[in-house]
Amino acid sequence: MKTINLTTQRKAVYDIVYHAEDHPTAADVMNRLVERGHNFAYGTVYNSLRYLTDNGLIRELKLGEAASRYDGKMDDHQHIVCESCGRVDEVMTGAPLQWYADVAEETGYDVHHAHVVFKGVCTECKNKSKK
Amino acid sequence: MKTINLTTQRKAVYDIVYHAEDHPTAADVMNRLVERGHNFAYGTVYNSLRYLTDNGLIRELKLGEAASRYDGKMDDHQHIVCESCGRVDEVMTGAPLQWYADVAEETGYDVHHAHVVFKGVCTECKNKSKK
DNA sequence: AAATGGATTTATACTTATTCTAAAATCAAA
DNA sequence: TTTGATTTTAGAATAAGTATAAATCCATTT
Repeated sequence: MKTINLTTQRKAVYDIVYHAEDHPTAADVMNRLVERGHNFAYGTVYNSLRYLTDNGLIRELKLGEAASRYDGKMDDHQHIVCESCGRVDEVMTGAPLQWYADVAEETGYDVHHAHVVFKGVCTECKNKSKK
Repeated sequence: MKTINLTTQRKAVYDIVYHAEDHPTAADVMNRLVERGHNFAYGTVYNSLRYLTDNGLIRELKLGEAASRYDGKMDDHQHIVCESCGRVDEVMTGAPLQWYADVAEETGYDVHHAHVVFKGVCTECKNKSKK
């Protein structure tokens, strides 16, 4: 059976992603590591993020920006991006199962999952623009 | 009123995206231009793709791969990517409106739209693996 | 037709995010 | 405690896309 080898570096990267309030990019993770006195190579941070992703400890988010973000929350959920300030929040309300069935019928695919990114305007930005 | 200025280069790029059977990347578009005897600068192709996107003539797709793809089909639809062979197909079945309402309630956002990428296995690949 | 000015294209340099590579360090087992 | 595998490191390399400045194009005015 395959065991998970959490080296010092991987553990430190995992801690940051797991305890993050936001959804940090690789560069964010790097900065936070430095803040905590670590000084790992860039390659190590990328390797660790991939290792953790491959082993199901964190998730990689591709939200249509240039850089991937990482998420330590592993239960099934989607994300919403504010078009005004860029913040990313979680969406727990799942898509109706019937929709997957409909898509499978339409396309002939075995539909495994849907990666959904909502776009909109967050409460704060709504208030700001209302002035 | 703003008019659309279709130069030779932009027209050639548009023709390729509009008539493509697939969803070409910028590099694909470049190659097809060369095949047709054009020899535009890379920057021009990127500029043209952006110009056409900004003016609502084509759509830019960010499907989680490194490179953006482009789509000349402008009616509202989503995409499904085969995890086995990478082909991209269109999905016309829309997400249920109630879901948007639920997400708006959950997050407090004004939800403008959802960008959905389905992942699954296409008919061909299913048959192949069945042997 | 020549001059003007704005938009566009070109060639090339640069940026950003990420991966690759080869050497060095670390670790685990025999 | 040598061997072998894995991991880390530093830095080079890559891919996709953007920025820049000069050259070109094009429509309009003189």
